Amino acid sequence: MQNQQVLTKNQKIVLDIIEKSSQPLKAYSILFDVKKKGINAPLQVYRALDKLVEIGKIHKIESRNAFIACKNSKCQITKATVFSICENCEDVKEIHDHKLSEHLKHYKDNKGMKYSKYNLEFFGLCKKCINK
Amino acid sequence: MQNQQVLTKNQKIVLDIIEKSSQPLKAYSILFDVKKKGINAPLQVYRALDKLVEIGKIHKIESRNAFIACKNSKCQITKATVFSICENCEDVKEIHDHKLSEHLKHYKDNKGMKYSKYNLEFFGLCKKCINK
DNA sequence: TTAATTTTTGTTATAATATAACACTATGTA
DNA sequence: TACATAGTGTTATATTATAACAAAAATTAA
Ligand SMILES: [Zn+2]
Ligand SMILES: [Zn+2]
Ligand SMILES: [Zn+2]
Ligand SMILES: [Zn+2]
Repeated sequence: MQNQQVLTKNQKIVLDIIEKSSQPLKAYSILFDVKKKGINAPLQVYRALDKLVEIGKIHKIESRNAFIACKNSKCQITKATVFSICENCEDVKEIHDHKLSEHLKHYKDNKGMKYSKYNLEFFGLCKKCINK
Repeated sequence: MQNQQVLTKNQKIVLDIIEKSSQPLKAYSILFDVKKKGINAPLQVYRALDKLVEIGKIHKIESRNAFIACKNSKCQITKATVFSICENCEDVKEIHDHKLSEHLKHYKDNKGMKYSKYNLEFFGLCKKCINK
């Protein structure tokens, strides 16, 4: 039921904007874009974002305070994410690497703690930026 | 040279506060604490934090906007971090797992991007919080 | 040493990100 | 219907972080 959620008007509007962008969007830039659709206040955007993150339709890039759509239905279950971020051009991509995901999903530390979620952000230079 | 940096007065004051805490501190809580030592403005704290992160003395917990001291000299080289975060009591610990670090350090995706840095945050419940 | 350069500082102001509180409305369920 | 739950709209405010600028301190290069 969590995954086949019926979205509300505001949630749809916000998701739509994010899905149209290949790159992460910031909350206030989303707010600016949706003002013509009747969403006026930050809180309306943040509430929609919270819900969309919760149901796995979008992810938050923590180091950038920005939100990107998820194209992989599996993320909606795991809430475990891996991103690649170019430190020069800020290009962000979600990495779907089954082997890496499995490895992290089953990771146990020596403190008796078991993990249900993780967020991994890789930083470097993308192909374009390496070749200047 | 990067690692044996001589710290300035403000950097020392801020580092000192962070090292005395076992848990991550937020910038404005640090500011509150250092006011008696003559640091008056947010920017003075943020500048010290930036430098301390840069030289690897502290790490930023991105999902919490908070800063924690690093006890592992190796981090000062790699700038690659792994944290464990309890979602109930907010207890944060740095994970030093050589095998995991090596695995991530050498990770290559299929987009021709190679990574120099990463930040991994695991979320779950700590031992105490599992047993309520 | 002296002058040039870089880094750090102190300060004020402001930008950017995010939440509290409250009254109201829609939706689901018994 | 009545009750519970979730979402809305709004105003105000809290929290996190940076811009801009002038002055002081530390480094470097003649
Ligand atoms: Zn995803
Ligand atoms: Zn790039
Ligand atoms: Zn460390
Ligand atoms: Zn705990």
